Amino acid sequence: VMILRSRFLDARRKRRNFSKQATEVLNEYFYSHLSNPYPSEEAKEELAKKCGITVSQVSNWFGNKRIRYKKNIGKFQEEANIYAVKTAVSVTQGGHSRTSSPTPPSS
Amino acid sequence: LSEDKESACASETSTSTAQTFDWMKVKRNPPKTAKVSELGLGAPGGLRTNFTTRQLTELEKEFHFNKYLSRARRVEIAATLELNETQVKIWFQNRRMKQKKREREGGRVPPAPPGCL
DNA sequence: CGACTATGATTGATCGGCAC
DNA sequence: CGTGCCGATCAATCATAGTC
Repeated sequence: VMILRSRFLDARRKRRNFSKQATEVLNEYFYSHLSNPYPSEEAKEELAKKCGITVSQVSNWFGNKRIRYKKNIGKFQEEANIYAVKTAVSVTQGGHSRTSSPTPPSS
Repeated sequence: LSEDKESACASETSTSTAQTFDWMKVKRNPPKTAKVSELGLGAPGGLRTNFTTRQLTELEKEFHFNKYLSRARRVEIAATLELNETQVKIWFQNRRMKQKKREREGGRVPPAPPGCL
């Protein structure tokens, strides 16, 4: 009953955190679509490309983010303020607003 | 036409604090692996049953034999592994999706773990 | 160096939609 | 009208990476 833990350490063993930049991109999308953080398959592919990760990883990221966010909204308020505020996309539409430069956290 | 409105409850102090959209309220029904009314059974209710290695092994074996199960086969396996037909059915469905996902992305990265780094 | 937290992945099971 | 499947997601958990 306990030694079942083995599971041969599946594959999830060696996990690598995504690059800070990838996380930036994902968070930006998440918070700018907070009203409906469910990227379409196409959006996922685009995000995956931008982040240099797979579509599945993008799905995992959003899945985890959504669940963890609603589990404790307060804990993410800070982050929300940081990333949100820019493209406040409501829902309904896939416009492209490229008006601002979205990535220069570096000084 | 009609614009969808994600219900946005109001209760924020003032600033641009995000509201509570309905996706945050989504709650799934608790897993009822056994049955809803527990007909006198200490069966696990509302728990994510953990399959044993034996069950997974058998399931996996059967999967390689057939990607899809026939009703008869399902009953058989369910009985053998002491699982509900539904659980066996669901396992196969999840397994199929899993495989599809692997194919879809399992492009490269095959072997190459031996003397890596 | 150990305790605790953040995070990516896995997976049994649910939800809505669709075909039979 | 019921049932199985698909595709996406949920929700709990595992195991590890990172922080203090």
